[in-house]
Amino acid sequence: MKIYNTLTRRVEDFVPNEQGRVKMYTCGPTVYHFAHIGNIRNYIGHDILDKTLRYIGYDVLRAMNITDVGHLTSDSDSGEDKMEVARKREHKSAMEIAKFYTEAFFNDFQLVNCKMPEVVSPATENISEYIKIIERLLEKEYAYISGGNVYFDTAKLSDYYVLTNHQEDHLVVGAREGVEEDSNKRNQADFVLWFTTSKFENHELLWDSPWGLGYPGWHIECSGISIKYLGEYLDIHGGGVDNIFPHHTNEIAQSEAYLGHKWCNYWFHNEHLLDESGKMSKSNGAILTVSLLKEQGYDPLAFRFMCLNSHYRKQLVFSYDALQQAQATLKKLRNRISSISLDGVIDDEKFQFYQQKFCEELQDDLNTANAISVLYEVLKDPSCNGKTKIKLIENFDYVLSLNLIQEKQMVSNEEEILLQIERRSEAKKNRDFALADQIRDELLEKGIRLIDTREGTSYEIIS
RNA sequence: GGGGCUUUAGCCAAGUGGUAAGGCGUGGGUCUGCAACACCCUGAUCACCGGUUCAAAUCCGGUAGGCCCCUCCA
Repeated sequence: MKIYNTLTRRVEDFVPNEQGRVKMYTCGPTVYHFAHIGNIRNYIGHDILDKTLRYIGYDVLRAMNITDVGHLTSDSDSGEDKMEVARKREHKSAMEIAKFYTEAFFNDFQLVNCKMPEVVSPATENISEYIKIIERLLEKEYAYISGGNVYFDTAKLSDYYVLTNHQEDHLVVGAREGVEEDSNKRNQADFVLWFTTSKFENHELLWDSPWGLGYPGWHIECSGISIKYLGEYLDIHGGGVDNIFPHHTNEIAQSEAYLGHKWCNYWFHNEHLLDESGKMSKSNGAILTVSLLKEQGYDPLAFRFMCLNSHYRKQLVFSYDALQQAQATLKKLRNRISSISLDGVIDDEKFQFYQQKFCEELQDDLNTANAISVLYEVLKDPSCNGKTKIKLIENFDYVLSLNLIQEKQMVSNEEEILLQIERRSEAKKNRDFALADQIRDELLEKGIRLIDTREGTSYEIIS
């Protein structure tokens, strides 16, 4: 399998630490607000990676965090914790906020058929792990205490900017508006490992620590959770491209300083979903979620399909037009699949031929768009029988997860429908088209669409 | 100021040196009482300029546009 590695900026052969086994970590959601469809695109990318690895035979152990504390509006000491902001906004407790948005997140996550990672762990449940790591970093003098907080000392590393081409003196402090420099830091790039209450009031979530009552910095949670559940050697760590710096850069710094050896070999990053105005953002007013799309009458899997038709490392511009198109395509695809008759016996040779082709596309840095083309090739192949086609589609859908094979929807009043169809056929025979059309319209209102074919009339249920 | 990505038909999009996959849509047609469905047919020389090469969408240089990161972010 070939995969792009941000660490080397190249597409590389994937070789796990342990043969046949992959340990993978996904940076999970912040739960101070809803996850928008751009966030979800990232998880779809991870889902495809996870499933592809399994599909080609790896035993995958995957972990994901839930950021329910420590994510500040700014990484400097002056930033407010986002959970605290939400708490004030919604007049709820921090844990209520976290619970509400975590549930909302997983609801959307599953609406687009993302598989749950083996381990999902909230930041607040692993505090002792962070403390253990921070204590060790202090012992090893990779960390220092200043102004009541514990900071990581980036000057102790020979190569802090491993993930980027950044050069220290070219970085602009406050390139973004509203960024303040923290005067407690020794170096510009240093980051907080543990905050104490010294500069904060009213922070609801506080834990006892050797440095006083406080709470963890943002970056430490991912290192802590990953090392706790996946061990000292990680194969793949991923997230959105915006995490490359500083989040993942800092994770590498603290994890490797703590462990004393290389931590993770492959860094997997998804490009952003944009809208007409640019990058989607949680802090940017209206949040478009998968649930909202569903309420608007779209199939959440049409959104997944739209993402898979593109490449995870390419920016994708979201538009309702594109979504509609994806939905129409997916519907046609499903219709086509449902009309395949189950004739013949499984043709092993054909099966293996197409399965391998499909596999090759996925193994080429997750080329899902081409993998979908293989699906069309299967559908169009006149020398491939129905049973084999269905088996292949089932097989592909393990990774694609588009519910390509739709179960025949059952209706309670089937007899009634068949009776109406019979009545309409009679009317047509008598050239009473007004009555025939009336019956058709009545059924349509009930969500039943008639399909006239040469063999007779059948129906489909439209939602 | 620094770093990086990107530009292929109306739209989504594949393609990384040998004369442009696939899908949606459009238009035409078959079928049909009509409609829907289905099926068939239908389109681009790859932002622009220059270079390397027998050969470039694919490599190199430049120009223009879009986007992202540089301590909130997936």
